[in-house]
Amino acid sequence: MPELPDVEHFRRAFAEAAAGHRVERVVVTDPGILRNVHADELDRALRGHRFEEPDRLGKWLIAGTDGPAILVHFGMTGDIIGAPDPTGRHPHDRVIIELDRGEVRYRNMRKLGGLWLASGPEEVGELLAGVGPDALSLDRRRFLELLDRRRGRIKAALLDQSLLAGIGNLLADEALWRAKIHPARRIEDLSLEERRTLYRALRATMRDTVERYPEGFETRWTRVRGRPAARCPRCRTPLTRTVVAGRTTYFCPAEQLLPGSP
DNA sequence: TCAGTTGTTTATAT
DNA sequence: AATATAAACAACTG
Repeated sequence: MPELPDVEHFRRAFAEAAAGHRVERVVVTDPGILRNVHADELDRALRGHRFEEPDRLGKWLIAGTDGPAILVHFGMTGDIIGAPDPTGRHPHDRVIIELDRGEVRYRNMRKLGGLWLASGPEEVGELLAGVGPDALSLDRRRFLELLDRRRGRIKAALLDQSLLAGIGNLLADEALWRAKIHPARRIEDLSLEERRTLYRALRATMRDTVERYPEGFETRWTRVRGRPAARCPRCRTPLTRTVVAGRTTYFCPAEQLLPGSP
C-alpha cells in the first residue's frame, strides 16, 4: 500500500532495525529487484558499513551509511521488516540485509519499484533529481505556488511526483473528498479559497495517516472507498467510480461537483 | 477465466 | 512545452 504515510512508517521501521548497526552480509534472493547494481556488488559495497538515520523523500526511502546509500522504492506492494533473526523470512523478501544485530528485509510481492545503490549523498541527489518537494514538509505558500504554475486536472497534479512527492491514489482521493473538490476540476478554475481548503485537507489526511498508522488509513473515507455500494460517509450519497489521471477514482457526486454538470 | 490492484515509465496523442 | 491516455511491468486475489 505504499504512499507517503506507508513509506514514513517503513522509514521508522528501518531506523529501528538498522540505524547504528553494521552490515555483515547482504542476501539477494531475487536479483530482479535490483535496478542499478548486481547482487555481489551490493554486498561488497555495503558490507562493513554502518547505517545512519534513514531519510524519506516522497515515496522514496533513503538509507545512508558511513559510505554508500541505498534507495528503495516500494511500488504497490513493498514493505520493510526488521527482525532479530532469520525466523519468519518470506518468499517475497527480495533483499535481506544481515546486521551485527538482527536483519532488515525488503519485501515486495509484485516487484514494481526496486532497490538502487548510490555511492554517497551526491549520487543520491542525482538519482532523485526529478523528484519534487516532499508533500509532508510543504508549507501553504509553496503549495499555492506549485498550483499557480500548473494547469489541468487537480488529481493529476497531486499524483505528479515531480511536482510534489508522496501523494498516491488513495491519499489524493481522500484529500479531495475532504475538501469537497471534484478530482477532475481544472486547477485554473479553483478559487483561492478552494486551494487553501485543499491544502488543509491534504495536511489533515497526511497527519491522520502518518501519526495514527496504520489505523490512520482506516478513516471514514477509506473504509468505504472501493466497497460495492459505497456511500459518502457525510451525506450517504452512493459514491461514483470513474477514472481520472489513469487511476481508479471515487468521489461523492453530491458534494464534489464539476462545473457544467448538474 | 478475467478484471482489478495503493506506482512508475514509456510511447503516443492532443 | 505541457498535459492526457493507454499500455506495460509483475504477481496475486476474488
